[in-house]
Amino acid sequence: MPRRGLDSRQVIDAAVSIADREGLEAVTLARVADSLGVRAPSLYHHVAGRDGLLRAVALRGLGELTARLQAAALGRAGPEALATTANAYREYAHAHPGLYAATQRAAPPGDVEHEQAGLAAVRVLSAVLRAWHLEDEELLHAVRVIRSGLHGFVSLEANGGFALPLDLDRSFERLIETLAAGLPPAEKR
Amino acid sequence: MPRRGLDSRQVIDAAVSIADREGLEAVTLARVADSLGVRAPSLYHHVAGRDGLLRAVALRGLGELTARLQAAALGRAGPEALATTANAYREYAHAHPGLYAATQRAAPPGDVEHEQAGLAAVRVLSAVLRAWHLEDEELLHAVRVIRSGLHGFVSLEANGGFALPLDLDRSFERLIETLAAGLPPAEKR
DNA sequence: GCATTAGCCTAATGATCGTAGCCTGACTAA
DNA sequence: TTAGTCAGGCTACGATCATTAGGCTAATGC
Repeated sequence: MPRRGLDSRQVIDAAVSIADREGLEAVTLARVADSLGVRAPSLYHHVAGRDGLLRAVALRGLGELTARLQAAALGRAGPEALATTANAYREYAHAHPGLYAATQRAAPPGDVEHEQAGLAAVRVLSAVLRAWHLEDEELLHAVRVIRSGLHGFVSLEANGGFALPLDLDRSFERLIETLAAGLPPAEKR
Repeated sequence: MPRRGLDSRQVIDAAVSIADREGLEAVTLARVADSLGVRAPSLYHHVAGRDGLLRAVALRGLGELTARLQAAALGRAGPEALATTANAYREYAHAHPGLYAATQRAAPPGDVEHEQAGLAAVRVLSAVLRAWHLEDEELLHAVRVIRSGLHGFVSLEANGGFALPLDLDRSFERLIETLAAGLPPAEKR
C-alpha cells in the first residue's frame, strides 16, 4: 500500500482542476479521490469533508480574484480603472469558471475568514469607484450596482443565458459604459 | 392501496412549493413524493424524472415571470416602465425564489419550448427599452445590460452576497437609476 | 529496535436518482 | 354482469454520493 504523500494542498489543487474543467458540481469526493489515485474516505484526513473542500476552493478563488482586480486597477482611475477592473473580473471568470462559481457561494454565518476574503474583493471595487466622489452610503450602493452588473453578466454568460448570436464582448463593453455613465457624480445628487 | 389520483399538475405544484420554501436543490424526487404521500418511483408516471420535473418548474416560472413583467410594463414607457418592470422582476424573485432559480437553468439545446419561454420574458424587456430608440443590435446589447443588472442583483441578494447592513431597496433603486441614465440615447451614439 | 502516529485502506450506513416488473382498483365494452 | 385492459400505485434493485468506524502499515522519533 504505497503512501501517496497527499496533503490538503494537493487535494484542493485536484478539486480546483476538476471544478474548472467540469464544473463545480463535478467536484465530488469520489471524483477528486479518483483523480488522486486514492479512495474517497482518505480525503477526510486532509480536508473537512465536501463542505470544507468547497470552502477551500472558494477561498483560493477569492484570493486570486482579488489579486487580479487589484492588479487591473493599479495606477488607473475613473472610468478607465472601472473598465480594466471589470474586464479582469470577466476574464477571471472565463479562465476559472469553477473557482468563480465557488466564490459565489455565500460564507456560512460566523466564518470570518471566508467573509473577509469576500470583502477584500469588494474593497477593490470600492477603491475604483472613489473617482466618482460619492459619500459613504452612496458609495456602497454604487459598489452593489457594479457587482450586480458584473456578476449578472458573467453568470448569465456562463449559464448560457445569452442565446442570441450577438457579440458578447461588445455587450460587456456596453455594460461597463452604461454603468460608468449612469453612476451619479457627487454634484448631481 | 388507495389511489391518490395524482397527475403531473399536482406533482409540479408540490415541487414548486418545496422549491420556494426550501430551495431548488431540495427538490428531490424522494422529497416531492414524500410530500404527496407517495413513493418516489410513482412520480415517473407523471413526470419525466427529476430533469423533467425541474424543466416543468422552470416553464411555470418563466410563464409567471413573463406575465408579471408584462403587467408591470403595461401602459408605461421610458424610465418609468423600466422601473416598474425591474421592481416586478425583483418582487417575483423574492416571492418565488425556487421558481426564479429554476428559470435561470439554461434550456438544453434543442428544447424549443423552453427556449421560447425564456425569449418571451426577454421580449418584455426589449419592449420596455423601445423608448431609448436604439437600433437593432444596440437594443439587444441594452437588453443584455439590463438583464445582467437585474439578475446579478437578485442573485447576489438571494445568495447572501450583500452582507453589509445597508438598505437593499435603495441599492436596487440606484441600480435602476444607473441603468436608465447610462443607457445611450440614440442621438449620442 | 520499538512505540507512536499519520495516512492509507475496507466495510458499512444512509441519502439520492433511476429502472424493472408486479399488483390491483377502476373504467370500458360486450 | 362480467371480463378485460391499463393507469397508477407498489417493492426490489443497481448506481453514485457523503460520511463514519475501525483496522493495518509505513514512516518517524526516541
